Amino acid sequence: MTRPLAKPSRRADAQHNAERILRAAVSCLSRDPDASVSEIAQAAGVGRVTLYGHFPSREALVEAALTRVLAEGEELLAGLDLTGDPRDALRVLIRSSWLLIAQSSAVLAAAQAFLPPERVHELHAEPARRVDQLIRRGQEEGVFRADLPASWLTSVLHHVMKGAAADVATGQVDRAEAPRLISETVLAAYRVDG
Amino acid sequence: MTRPLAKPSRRADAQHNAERILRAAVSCLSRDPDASVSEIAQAAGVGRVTLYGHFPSREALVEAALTRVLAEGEELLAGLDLTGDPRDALRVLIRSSWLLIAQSSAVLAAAQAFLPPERVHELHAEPARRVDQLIRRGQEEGVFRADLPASWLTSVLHHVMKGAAADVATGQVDRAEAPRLISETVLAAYRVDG
DNA sequence: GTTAACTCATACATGCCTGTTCGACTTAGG
DNA sequence: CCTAAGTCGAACAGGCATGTATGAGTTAAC
Repeated sequence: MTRPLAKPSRRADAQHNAERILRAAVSCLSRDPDASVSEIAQAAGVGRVTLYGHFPSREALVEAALTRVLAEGEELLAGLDLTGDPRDALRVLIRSSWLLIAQSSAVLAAAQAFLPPERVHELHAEPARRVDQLIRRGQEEGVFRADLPASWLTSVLHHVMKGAAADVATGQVDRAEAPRLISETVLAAYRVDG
Repeated sequence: MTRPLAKPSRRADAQHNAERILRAAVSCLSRDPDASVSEIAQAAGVGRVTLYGHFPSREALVEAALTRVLAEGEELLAGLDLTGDPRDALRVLIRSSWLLIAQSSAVLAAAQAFLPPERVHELHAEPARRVDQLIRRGQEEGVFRADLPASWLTSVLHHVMKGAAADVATGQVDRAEAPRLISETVLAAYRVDG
């Protein structure tokens, strides 16, 4: 908050490598929450020792990866206009960020193995709030069903997105079709009236 | 098929311990697919060496646990009357076996780490077929939407059940309410008409 | 061009998990 | 009651992952 750049004096290639490591960590951890440091280093095209030069431990790396992917998500969500019809807003949200949210959830699962719950909550509270508020607004405006708790509707959205990501990974679902499948499914599940 | 009892001459307590181990394996593996042999043995109230006396390796144990939970699922599904209105049949299916199916999926995930894909398919083909056929019949009869592929609808059902199981584990959802949440959500998602 | 920063391979200590062996103990079953 | 089947703890070997140290080679930056 106070200082945007932690270490202004660092060689360009070092900064660049740190970026590649974080990107590789997000990618590997979203496929396997137990991915080893060696795997991540290899995926980043970097030696294992170099990785430890940037992050003191595996836990620190996972937390940094989580912070990064959540920050990306927050930035993306903040740039969206979610003020119109909640159904349209949800479609926009899904189309633009389903993959990022699914990845975030996976990395978050990896971090939950060692991170204290309050730290986890503090990290993903901001982006989660945006989704949650959209769903609650939809309920208040009467376009999303209110006979099920908002927390469950949120949970369903997350699980369907994660499921779609898993199906894309196994080849059961085409990546380009995923947003449509998710939107059609979730919006139908959210619709009012029995 | 030919012989219901593999080893008719075994001491009663040994057979009993094998049962407890399998039960513990299903329980532990559905919480953590990477659960260690020590954890499972401890959960079964048995020494680790005793466990190895019943199952030659961790992989064999996981496969046995998977076979068992899938057999339970198959038996349960076979005892259900799924011939009426597909919507009612799906409600019955969810109410009676959502937890078992969620556990099966989790154990299956643990087994997929080392089991060849054809073996996996061969193991859970039977119970999966029952669910899949119910969904396809619903589509053919026009009560389930057909604008999304049946494989996706099946996938959604599984992911929502697994998600509910996860939410129950974290305390976000009351176990007794889970079947209702799942049914209401999935049936709404399956409904025809835009 | 010189230097400090950075990278990397190798190697090592440590710890956890798997799978096995051994010997002593307990108990089911005739 | 006797015996074989079963259980158990301790201890060992092998493998894989984490984290650290070293030293030589590369490269960014001034």
